[in-house]
Amino acid sequence: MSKQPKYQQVADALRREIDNGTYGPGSRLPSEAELSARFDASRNTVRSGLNLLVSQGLISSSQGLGYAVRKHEVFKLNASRFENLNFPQNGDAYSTDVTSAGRRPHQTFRVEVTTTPGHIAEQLKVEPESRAVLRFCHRFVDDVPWSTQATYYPDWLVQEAPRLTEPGDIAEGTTRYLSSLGIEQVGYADEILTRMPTPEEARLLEIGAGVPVLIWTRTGYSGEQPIRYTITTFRGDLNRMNYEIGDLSARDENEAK
Amino acid sequence: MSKQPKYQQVADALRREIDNGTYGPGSRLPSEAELSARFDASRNTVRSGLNLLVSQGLISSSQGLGYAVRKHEVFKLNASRFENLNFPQNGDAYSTDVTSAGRRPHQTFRVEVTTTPGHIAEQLKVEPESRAVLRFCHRFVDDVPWSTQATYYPDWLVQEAPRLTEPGDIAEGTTRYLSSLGIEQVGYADEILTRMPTPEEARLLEIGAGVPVLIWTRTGYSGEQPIRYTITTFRGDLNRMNYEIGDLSARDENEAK
DNA sequence: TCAGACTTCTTGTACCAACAAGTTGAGCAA
DNA sequence: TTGCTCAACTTGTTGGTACAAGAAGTCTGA
Repeated sequence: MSKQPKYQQVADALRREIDNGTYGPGSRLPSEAELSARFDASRNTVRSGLNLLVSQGLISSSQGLGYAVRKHEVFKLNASRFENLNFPQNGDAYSTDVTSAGRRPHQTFRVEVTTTPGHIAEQLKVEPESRAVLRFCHRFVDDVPWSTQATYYPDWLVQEAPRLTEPGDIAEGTTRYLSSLGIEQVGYADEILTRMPTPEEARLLEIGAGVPVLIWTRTGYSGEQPIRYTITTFRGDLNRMNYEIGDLSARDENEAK
Repeated sequence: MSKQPKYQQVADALRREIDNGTYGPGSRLPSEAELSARFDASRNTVRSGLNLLVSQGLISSSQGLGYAVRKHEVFKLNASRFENLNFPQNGDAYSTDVTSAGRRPHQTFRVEVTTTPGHIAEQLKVEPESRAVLRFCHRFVDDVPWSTQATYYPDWLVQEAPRLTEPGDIAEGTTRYLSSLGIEQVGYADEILTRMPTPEEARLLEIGAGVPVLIWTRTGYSGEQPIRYTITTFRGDLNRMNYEIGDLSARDENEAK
């Protein structure tokens, strides 16, 4: 009959009950002691089962409070509208998106001149360890850490566009600033991947166990030349990325009605 | 000094050694007993530390063999070239991509007529629980499970395009088949998200602990009307998704040289 | 030589105990 | 009422033990 280990049975039973709504999002689970009695298992065995669900992102635990079913409140990001010449990308694309969703944006900003790590140099088609400007952004929504964004600009571009090294935001947006210097971003290549966070990422984004990160990189081109490389790291439990390609005008008109 | 719990110290130390190359990808870690001696900790404590790294996707364990550093062999998917009128999407887009990478593709295929779950009905703009055709695909690369793909077609479309219910591939591709009936896919909206796999997904994709899934959904439109909704679930450790937007012809010509 | 048993390594499961530490609410004192 | 202490809950950490089970090489007997 029960070939499965006991801690698996505990995890499966609890997952079923969460799925069917016995324990709704945000609600508390019975304590380890109660579950221990219910499943006739030791506290350690029950903990193994709970740990499984935690690492699967289904529940979370906090000392003194107990276990709770995780809530999923996702935020939709529009990646294809994010950055084009009509609506230049800058910090404000994020601010307006968040504000229009009725949330409160907050970000910290930092600029530094560094050497380019190998994999980034490759994207920017410059020598490894050569100079680059890094503009780094740590973003919050309603004081919850949301994402980090690091954009690298190659040194040759900084020579032409010195304001990139200015600390603080460039008011009109970097894309528009570069455009005013005759450097047009004509296209970009995006890459999206997912993995579990590094401890550093988990710290910055305050990610609990069992939550992956969504990593979005964008290489912007002006002609054949890469002019920027942006790495954005999102909390996987709070974000979805959207792309719209082709002619969706008929749909959008219909939506508006 | 050591405010951190001992199992954390174990995890941190091992992570450092993996990062700096002491243990390279695929190599075996010392056994629990050896680590127990090295860190002067009980086997349980060492196991806690190792478990942390497993659930973070850094290492994997197998009974009898020990712990090993996880290898990351990623496969790049091009989402923006995947499906357009010049290169209609069908099962072969996957096959050709895999073959051209020198790998061996394999897939199982299934067609069924079902009722539409609520969130899918919403995307297709049809009544919940109404009839729809589901074309389901389970894909492998070199016999390793790679992704699952489920595409839903609304009932009204199936009336016009009866071959959608045919079991087995449609040789010329569904997009081209629909096009031949005057139903052109003029645009699509993509959504990408990540989370930890459900037990069902973990089973189908043979995902170990600490590996998230990358979920890619695409709604295809013909005018204002959604004509298909595709959900593709990838193993997060093996896939990256690429989008190319705008004019990258200058870059591509440069690459070719 | 070869097949099978056996030993020895590994991790997996399950239990017990004890104390640390975070959270909450009851109850007491000013 | 207000503010504080403290008891009673919760999970977190660390130690121990025992046996199950998978993997791999050794040793033995045909």
